Amino acid sequence: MPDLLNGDQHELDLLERQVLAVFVDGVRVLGLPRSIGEIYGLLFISPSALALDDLVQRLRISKGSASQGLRMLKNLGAVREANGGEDRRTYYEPAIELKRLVGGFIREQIRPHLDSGKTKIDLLAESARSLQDPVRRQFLSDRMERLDTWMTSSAKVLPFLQKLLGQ
Amino acid sequence: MPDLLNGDQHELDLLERQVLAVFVDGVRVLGLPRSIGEIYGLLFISPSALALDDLVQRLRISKGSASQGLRMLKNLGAVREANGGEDRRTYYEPAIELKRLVGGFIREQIRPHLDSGKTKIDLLAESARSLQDPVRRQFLSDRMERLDTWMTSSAKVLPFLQKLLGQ
DNA sequence: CAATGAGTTCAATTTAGATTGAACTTTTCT
DNA sequence: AGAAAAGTTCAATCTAAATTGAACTCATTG
Repeated sequence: MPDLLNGDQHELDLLERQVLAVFVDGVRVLGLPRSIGEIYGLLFISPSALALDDLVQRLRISKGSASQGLRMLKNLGAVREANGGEDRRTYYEPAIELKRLVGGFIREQIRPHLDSGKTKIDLLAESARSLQDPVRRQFLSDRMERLDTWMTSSAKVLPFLQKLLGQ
Repeated sequence: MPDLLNGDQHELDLLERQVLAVFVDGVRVLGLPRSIGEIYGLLFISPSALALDDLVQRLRISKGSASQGLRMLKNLGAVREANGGEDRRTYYEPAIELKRLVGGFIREQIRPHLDSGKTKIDLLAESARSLQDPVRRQFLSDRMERLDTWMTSSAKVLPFLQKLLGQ
């Protein structure tokens, strides 16, 4: 049954391409690849859940890209498997609550960097404390402490961020 | 007068390279090029202000890179010209208050994207409202409104962010 | 005013990382 | 079991963005 009015299986129309462009822009700001923006964007404007193959056909990206993109989006909590697909394919739908999206991004992309950064800085502060030259030791120790303060402040702010964005 | 103890004109030592690596990591998370991290990082661990040529020599980057990097850092408010250099070169020192750094980043990198995004979405919402198919029209209009809500929430959160990070 | 030095610009090059696609594994169906 | 279809993996390729460097402008100095 060819459905001429519902765009689902067809090429993207102008409006759809423009919406996707906004998502591509958006994810680039977050340091994520364009395919992530395209995949999430297409799910966002699709009235029904889509399977990997739909993404490949409509976005004209490779299976590999679609597979990796979906995995990342799942990890971010930005996409979930829809329950009750007819055939044996897996269908995906987007999470559209900002709170959830921000939460996933913080958990996957920000926290890990903050944590590993803090660890490294603690080690560097230790090294700084054992420098010979007292002037240099004092100066670098001060700077390392400031770095530490940055990290701590940033970490403290994240829960507030999530709370404020929770509608 | 060759100063053997103060590292200023010499190669970076291990500790210095490790600190720079932390900054390079940090700016990559923010979507900024590595040279930005190196330049800011070196200024951050230097007890005195540095000129463009110091950056070129100690980081072994090109004049072009140093020049462009300094311009971006100035625009971000992350670096300022030190007053009272002896010779005719311009010396730079880092801004080390987190508040100022975050403020500059929001102003230069986040706000512009939010603003242009909001404009685009308003136009797309308009297009959606004039779609023929009433089901598609309703669905896409809902989605565009949600996008709009995301943008608005994000914009509202920024001032709080700055306030919370202002120590 | 020619020469020197600081800093900028941008076309050409390099590089990091995103994407591809062929080979593979897993699952389902007859 | 064998075939077909869904999805994954990763080395090879491609591309967007960062970096280079030569030519330039502008300011200073003997």
